[in-house]
Amino acid sequence: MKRPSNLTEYQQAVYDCVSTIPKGCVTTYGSLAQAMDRGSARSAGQALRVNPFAPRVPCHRVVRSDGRLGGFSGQTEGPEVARKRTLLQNEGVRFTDADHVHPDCLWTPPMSQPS
DNA sequence: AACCTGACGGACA
DNA sequence: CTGTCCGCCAGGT
Repeated sequence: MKRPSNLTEYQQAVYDCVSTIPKGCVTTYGSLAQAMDRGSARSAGQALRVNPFAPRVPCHRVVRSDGRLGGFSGQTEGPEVARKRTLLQNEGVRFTDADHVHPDCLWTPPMSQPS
């Protein structure tokens, strides 16, 4: 199995940061970018969209700032997104309704230190 | 190098 | 509350 090694520095940074999200918590695309002090919500999403380490890197723990789920496995709607919701629920993430995560489950990754 | 495309976000009507 | 607009920035053509 050829594991993709043609990753950009940015993608590595994103996957690395996402890997630190605790189980049962979620963070947002924007918070991710802020913590890394790199890119933007959009570019972070772009990196996750093509995430080759699908379940290993918990990209399902990254949601929109408005509490809605965002995409999963390349899709922004449909069964894949439904699966994202299921995964989160299994980890203990609670929802206010069908597609809004409970604000209490939000978690902010630590900021990278300004040297 | 120019142009286009988003798993986004915040402002505003 | 919803929908629209525009800025954002990495990647692929």
